[in-house]
Amino acid sequence: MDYKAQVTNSILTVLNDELSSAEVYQKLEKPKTLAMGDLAFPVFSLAKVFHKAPNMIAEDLVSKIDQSSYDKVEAKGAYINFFLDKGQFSRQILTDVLEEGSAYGQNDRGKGGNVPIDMSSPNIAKPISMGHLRSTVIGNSIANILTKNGYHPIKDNHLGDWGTQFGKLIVAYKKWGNEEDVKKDPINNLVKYYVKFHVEDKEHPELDDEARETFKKLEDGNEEEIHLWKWFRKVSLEAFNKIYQKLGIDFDTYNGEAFYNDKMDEGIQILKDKGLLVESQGAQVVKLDKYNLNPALILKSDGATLYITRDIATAIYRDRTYKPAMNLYVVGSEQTYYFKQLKAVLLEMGLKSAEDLHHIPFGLITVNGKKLSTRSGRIILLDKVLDDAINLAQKQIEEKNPDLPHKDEVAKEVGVGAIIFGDLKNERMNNIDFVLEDQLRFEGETGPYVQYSHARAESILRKAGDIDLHAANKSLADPEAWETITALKDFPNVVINACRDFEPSEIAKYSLRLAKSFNKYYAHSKVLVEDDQLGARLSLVKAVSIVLKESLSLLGVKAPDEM
RNA sequence: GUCGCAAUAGCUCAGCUGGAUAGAGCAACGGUCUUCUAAACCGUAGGUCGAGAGUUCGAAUCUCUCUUGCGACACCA
Repeated sequence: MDYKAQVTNSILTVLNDELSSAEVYQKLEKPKTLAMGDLAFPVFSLAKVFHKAPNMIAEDLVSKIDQSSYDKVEAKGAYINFFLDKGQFSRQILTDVLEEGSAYGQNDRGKGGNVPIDMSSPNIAKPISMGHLRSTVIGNSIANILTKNGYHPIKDNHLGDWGTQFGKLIVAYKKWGNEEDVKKDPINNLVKYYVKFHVEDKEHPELDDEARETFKKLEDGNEEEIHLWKWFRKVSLEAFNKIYQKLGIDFDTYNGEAFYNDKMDEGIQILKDKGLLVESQGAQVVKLDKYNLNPALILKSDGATLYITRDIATAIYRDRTYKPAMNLYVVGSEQTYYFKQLKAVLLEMGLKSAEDLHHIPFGLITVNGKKLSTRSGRIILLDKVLDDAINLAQKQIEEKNPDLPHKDEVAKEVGVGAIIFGDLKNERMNNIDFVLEDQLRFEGETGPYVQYSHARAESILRKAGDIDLHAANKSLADPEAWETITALKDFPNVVINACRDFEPSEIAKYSLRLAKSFNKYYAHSKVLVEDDQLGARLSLVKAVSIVLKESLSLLGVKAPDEM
């Protein structure tokens, strides 16, 4: 039932066509606090027509409005405030949530369309840092949100598994590395070799030539180089997967840059055929004046390919394989200009799905205001941060709930949940200056706070035992519960908006709002009391549990039943 | 230099398409566990919304200028 439409009608019946139905509907707003009602109509726009003071108009209209289907309608200043019928409203919402369960808020807007998401994309032989966390958890959450909106996301981990750096790495390994060390601790040792290469390289520039030759051998399919490359890739992926497992995130494909290495000719050919590729300073570029962009460099002057050459191949492949409804790239905001260029080139090529290509940028993670970089050693290892969080959660459990079953599992869910939630709760574009203590907070507006609220709800339901909520009267006129009821109602809209904006933070903020209102509710009202409202209250608790769990799930955060 | 993003309480941030006294969380101070897990709840204190101008009945929100910070500006990804 659309309550906004109901209120619109109530207003229209006391007007004489001064405003259209659409105008009234559009002007309705949600008051700042529930004390001012559930929906409000500002009458400013009628002041000129009626030649009266707004507050007079409001009072006048209220006296004419049929109030029988509301708890109350009142004039307050220039506003008409509508208070919905709590009993009827709550019965409706609670019934919906309990009937639909975790499917509550699901919609069909995506019509099953495929949406490849370019995300995570760590580089082989380098550690996963906090920087990758953002792309990974934002991409994962957007995938969940897309599913909730009827799309079919394809999580594509576009690994950085090709390029001249592998020439360097292979040279470095041959000179200073050994099999045993790599087997013991792949990433750390491979990075060590790589860093050493860059140190030595300053004194012995001939190393660069050697690396170039080695990469050439790799490209030509030379057996030894291919073998090493495959091995590095394999051990790196194994290490990555341990972290992804900890995060509870998986992917549909791992088609990295190497996968597209032999698929670049087609894109280049199309550009040539369309006469888009022109020479500039020895290199091949596509001019983008039409888009008010600088030319995009497609081939280096020595004919070598670039990042964009591979991305064009990738786009063609995805276009053909998935017939995508949208193409998403969850990549840092520092590449915004690059993605404008990529999109423009693809549009020029006539690639259909380029129209719905969206770069989903996010802010930088810095330490003391400085950018992270593997080479300089300014890096925050994600694995370490996750372990710190899990250990802290473990400690808290020993302190607060030592008899808890499945302690290790819960500690993992809470610790990891805190990190993921912490990343997702703010707008994507905000930069984050990394401070470990900030990440390891479990109180206030955090993941654990929402998890705790859910666990408390579950705890009440456990204590209630077997009660048939299906048959229960769900009409709950209790004003203490009202904030929670209205929050429950908002969920389907939040799901739609978060999808429209590609903003997981909207879900995170919503979950906090719902959790907060519920915490307040059960702190002030005892649920388990034998009276005629027991079934309604338990229905509320159950509904909150369902929606909190589903909200967290959309963020990629687990919701333990006890903690 | 050009383009993009940002600037709101001591700190970290909300504030939807302009609307009613600018909101949270941390930190500070005080209160609440014999009663559904105190990872919680309640209260106190804290703000010329970077500056200036404009549009409007009405601006933190829209437009312009300026200041400051961050980022991007072809042979890296």
